[in-house]
Amino acid sequence: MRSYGQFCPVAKAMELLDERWTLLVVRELLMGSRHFNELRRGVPRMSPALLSKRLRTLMRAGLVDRFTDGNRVTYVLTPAGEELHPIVESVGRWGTRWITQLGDADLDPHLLLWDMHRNLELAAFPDGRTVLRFTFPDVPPAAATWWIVVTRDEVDLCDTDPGHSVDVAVTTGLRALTEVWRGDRRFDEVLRSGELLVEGPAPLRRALPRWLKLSAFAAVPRPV
Amino acid sequence: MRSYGQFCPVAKAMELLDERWTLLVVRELLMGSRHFNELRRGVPRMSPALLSKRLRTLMRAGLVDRFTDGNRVTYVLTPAGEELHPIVESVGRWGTRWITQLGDADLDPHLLLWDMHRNLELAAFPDGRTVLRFTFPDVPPAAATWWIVVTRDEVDLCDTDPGHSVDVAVTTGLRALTEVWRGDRRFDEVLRSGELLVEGPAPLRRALPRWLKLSAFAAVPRPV
DNA sequence: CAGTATCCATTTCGATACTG
DNA sequence: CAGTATCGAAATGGATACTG
Repeated sequence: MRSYGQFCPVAKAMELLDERWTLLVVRELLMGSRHFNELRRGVPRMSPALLSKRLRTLMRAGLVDRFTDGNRVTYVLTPAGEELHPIVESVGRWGTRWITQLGDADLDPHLLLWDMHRNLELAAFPDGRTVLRFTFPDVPPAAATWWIVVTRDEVDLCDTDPGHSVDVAVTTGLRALTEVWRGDRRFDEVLRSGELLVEGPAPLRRALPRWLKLSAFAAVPRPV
Repeated sequence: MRSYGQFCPVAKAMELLDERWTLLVVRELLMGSRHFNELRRGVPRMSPALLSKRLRTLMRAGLVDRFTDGNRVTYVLTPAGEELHPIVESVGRWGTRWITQLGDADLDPHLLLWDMHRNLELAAFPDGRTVLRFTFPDVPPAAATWWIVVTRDEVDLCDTDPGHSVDVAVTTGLRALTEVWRGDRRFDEVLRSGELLVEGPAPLRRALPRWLKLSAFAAVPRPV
């Protein structure tokens, strides 16, 4: 946290916030992650040592509190941390509008499914258990197939077959589904183009787009 | 500009924006600076090589355009760059509320006067020329005295005696005036406490607080 | 689960001087 | 005015393995 040597509040704030990964950790905390390994899933490319370091920096700066209950550790944003919401929001809106080029390295099936599985329209699911399977033919086999198991009171994301029968199977390019999630393309467009294939009983197939909510930034209007 | 390997728009935006100095350069551009050495005055601790590099990064990213007219070079924000305004705004508001500790290294008379001289309430000045002198007894002599010369159509900041007779002389601790500028303390408070001394004819002395506008963030409400 | 420890390649950037 | 050139010190952080 090198200083800029400026009294300007923008400079003082950025001394803290422009450190690599910091705002992404804050984003995860704002999204509701509260435990170390939960945060790690939101920033999978960050080493645990670095995450630990950033959390301590955030604590020193008074943005995060740390509570222990037995050996369970919980991180919570303070009011100062919660007030970063408008910043994360405006950064995300800006990024949505102006940084539209995604490299192949930006695509990540785990992260995509992690995001999607915690943004399902639960009320739209039928009673009982619903199993969705996602297959990405263009991804190395180890990360190519994912299951989301939805029951009344929980949603599980699995990278190994949970053993239940699959209700709806989605086969799609990783980029296509990522772009749908981001709101760059419409679900029915990639469906019609054949880039995304849905299998299963017709009523469930038709329900799928109502189950899947999009990123919080998907609705941001794009530049004309 | 290392990638985060995430498709999240916050991550994609921060790949660009979390590079050291970048948002301060943008802040200067948003404030209206358009030329290289003008920008340098707003980020005095940044080396010219690094400023040049950041400007090129911003150009590549499509946030800044560069025009040459003869050998006069002008940098202008594109629409994408202009739309960083809400980000700079929210970062500044947050910094104003939550990063209130200023180290001595954050104080800078040149930067303070540079900011103040371009935020004067020009309409409140008398006709003709008005000369303000600021003296900081706690600053090394080379940077301890500054003059602001206000005429109908321009405002000059000088670090050497411009030779005109001084209308209002201000003597103050650097920290006190900085905190007034930031809105952390009130002008009349530091005046009454004797931390700031004003000399000159009574009408001009009384007019001084109306001439000096405060930082754009001074009015941000502080946490209760 | 919640982190530490270690290690080094790579990057970054600050300082200073210089140029067309 | 608008930058380049150079250089070395510092730090950053990625990878990997390990621990209570």
